[in-house]
Amino acid sequence: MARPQRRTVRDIRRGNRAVLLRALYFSGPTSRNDLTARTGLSAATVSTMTAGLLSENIVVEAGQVESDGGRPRVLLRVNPEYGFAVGVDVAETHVRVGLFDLEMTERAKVDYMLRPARHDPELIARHILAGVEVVLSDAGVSPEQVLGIGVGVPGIVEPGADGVIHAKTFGWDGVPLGALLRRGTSLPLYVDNGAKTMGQAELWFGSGRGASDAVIVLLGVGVGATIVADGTTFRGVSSSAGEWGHTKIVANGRPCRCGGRGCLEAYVGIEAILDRAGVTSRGDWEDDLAQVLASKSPVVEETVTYLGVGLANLVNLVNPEKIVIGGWVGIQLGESLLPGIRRATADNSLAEPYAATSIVLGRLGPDAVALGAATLVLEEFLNAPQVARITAAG
Amino acid sequence: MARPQRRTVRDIRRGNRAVLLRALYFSGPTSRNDLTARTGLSAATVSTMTAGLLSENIVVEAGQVESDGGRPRVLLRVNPEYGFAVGVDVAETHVRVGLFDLEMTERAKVDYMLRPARHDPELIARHILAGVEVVLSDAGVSPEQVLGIGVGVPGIVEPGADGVIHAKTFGWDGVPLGALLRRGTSLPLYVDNGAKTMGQAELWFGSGRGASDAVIVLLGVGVGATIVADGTTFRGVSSSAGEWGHTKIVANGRPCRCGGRGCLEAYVGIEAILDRAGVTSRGDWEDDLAQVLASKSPVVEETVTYLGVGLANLVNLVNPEKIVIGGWVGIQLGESLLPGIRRATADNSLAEPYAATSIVLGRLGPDAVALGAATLVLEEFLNAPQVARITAAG
DNA sequence: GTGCTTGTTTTCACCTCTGAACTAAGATGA
DNA sequence: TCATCTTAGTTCAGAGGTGAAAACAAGCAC
Repeated sequence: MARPQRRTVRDIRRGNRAVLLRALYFSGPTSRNDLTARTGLSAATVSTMTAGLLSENIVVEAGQVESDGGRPRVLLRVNPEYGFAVGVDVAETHVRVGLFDLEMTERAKVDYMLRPARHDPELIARHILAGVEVVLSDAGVSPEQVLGIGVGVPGIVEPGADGVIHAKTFGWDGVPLGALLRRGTSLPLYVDNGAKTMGQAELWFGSGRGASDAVIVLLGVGVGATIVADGTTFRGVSSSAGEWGHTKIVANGRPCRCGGRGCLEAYVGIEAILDRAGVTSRGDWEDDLAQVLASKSPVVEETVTYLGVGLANLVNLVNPEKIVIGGWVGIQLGESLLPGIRRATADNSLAEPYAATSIVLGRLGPDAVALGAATLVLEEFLNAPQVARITAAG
Repeated sequence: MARPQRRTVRDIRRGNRAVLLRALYFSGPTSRNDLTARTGLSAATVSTMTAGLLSENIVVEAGQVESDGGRPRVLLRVNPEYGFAVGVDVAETHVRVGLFDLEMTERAKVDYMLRPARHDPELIARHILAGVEVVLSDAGVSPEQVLGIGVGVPGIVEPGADGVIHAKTFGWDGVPLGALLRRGTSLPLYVDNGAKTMGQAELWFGSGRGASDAVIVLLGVGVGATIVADGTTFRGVSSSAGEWGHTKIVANGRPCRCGGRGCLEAYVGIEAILDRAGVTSRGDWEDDLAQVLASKSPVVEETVTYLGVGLANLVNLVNPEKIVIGGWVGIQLGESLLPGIRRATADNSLAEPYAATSIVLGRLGPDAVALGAATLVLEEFLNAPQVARITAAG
């Protein structure tokens, strides 16, 4: 209700600059002329604004295109080397640090394995800080060129500067990872839930591209979702929105590791699938899952049904344009079972919203979490490039 | 992703005017001085802007307040008689038309009973149009003073000017109610789902007041929800978001009138409750429900549990600040069972999001749907008062 | 009446956008 | 070769908006 804040004449410029930069970023190399059409701004404004961006080296020229008998268009694009973003994926078994340029091309990366159940926050913070140094020196990038560090973690991240995390399965309850990292770097930090960073990645660069109302679900050890409403990730009041894995699909059903019963995760999480199929894992879950899928076990069919119910609830409640299934379990299931998943979803949702939704597989693979984390930095950059620069320098 | 549109210097004015008007509307009578603090605008801007609003008679003076030894403050408020809004509630058993002033005080109303299963769209359109004439003449208001007509209907309303409705339980599939009404009036029309208009009413004037992330659930014959994200009602891509009643809480459970199985509505909708309690209704559902509640039937306890599961799924997925329970069934259940409902919700949701949510009863009663429908008009007015005026005159 | 306090209006400098005129750069054809 | 046409991009004057500060208004205290 509150929301619309006052605007001063300066905000216009900032806003329009962001609009222009976004258009430039997502429309690849394009001409000023084209930008006037895309943004709705006048040619005059585009001209002065691009002149500014060019002089700041945020935007560079990228060749020409002849036009029908007239002056050729000069193509412009965002300078991919204007700055870099670090993306970090903190997962159950590893910490991965990647360095990306502004086009989100990975320039360097490094992995640190974690012993299971060895999730000391200090250790992880040290890994991250060390990782940042490693990727920077590997890629020959200096810290001043880095616009920020994005970190994707499991669990719920409190809003606020300290990046306080609650992750039951990780043994973390109130760990201020942001504050820990702050002690070792002065770069801007962005900490967010890993399912959300993955969602962001698929939304911007993967299968969700262009959708403004979408849900990106992550099926892995845990089960989560990113709900995108009107182009922005929906976070809720304490930033935990999208905890799809622990929504109930069978009142009073199977017990779940969260302590509840009948959670979706207790049916379609990897542990639940293997458990229901009677497989005692020898450590390689991917292999185990492949085996279950290859068998004609009725568990497969059931899993599809349960997943369909979970997706159908999203269809009814969120009415998205697109549902993207990601996470390694999701991809592995989807590769062979997508038609069945679609059918099960249709069977359990209302006709109108189902008809408006397309269900597709994610296409960014396992690095999506780190990429999405870096995208948090990119997002900030596109919104206010100059400000990001200043903060990074400070 | 697209979202931020270009801004011109004119948008600033419109936007700031809306900010000012909203502040004035929701802060009751207040002074210019106070408005500068509330809106963040400069005193100069507030002064010129209020001068304009005063001269247009949108805002009027409302007395003075002395200040500590200085010049007294002149209080301002929105002129409640600047214009009026019509709100219509189209329900299973009746069509209700109400006339509201800008303070949302009901000035006149009229009811038309509907024979069950007599839902001819033409008839309903005639009722609405006749109702508008009746309330206007009853209140002595001329059509030029009316800013618009809001209509709340069951089912899914397609986005678009024709107000096309799909309401299975109503026997409507693709009824262009907006277009039917357009033939009989030139006033601006706003058609929306009734659960959403009720939600809007509770959000603006009822128990949800002030919340920016909230869910307002409606329990009645049907079961629905309004999801409010960041102050605005979330609609999804085809405007059907919030179909909570047909989300599944028991995979493969009780059959539902929607054709599916295990829907929430098949457990906590009034028909389901009575059916599960073995009551064969003699027509007065409210009485029947009271009887079930008075009995010590285990159905009551079960209903609370199922409702708790449904609410918990919202808590996990949406992470709202507040959940408002409305609709006559919701109120009747909540009056005696709210603590149990809270407990059942807590049992089925994650601790962090549950802790951030308060669950309360709606307080606007059965007229909330019509009030909310009128609020659609108010919302438009607050966003762009002058434009609404012009349209209304056209 | 004079000073003090607080609320409201006016003045003025500064910003941003746009439309229109203007410049740039190539194609075309006599 | 050069005038003409076409399309791209730049410059400039003007409209409209904001905020800071000064001016004005209206009470109170002495």
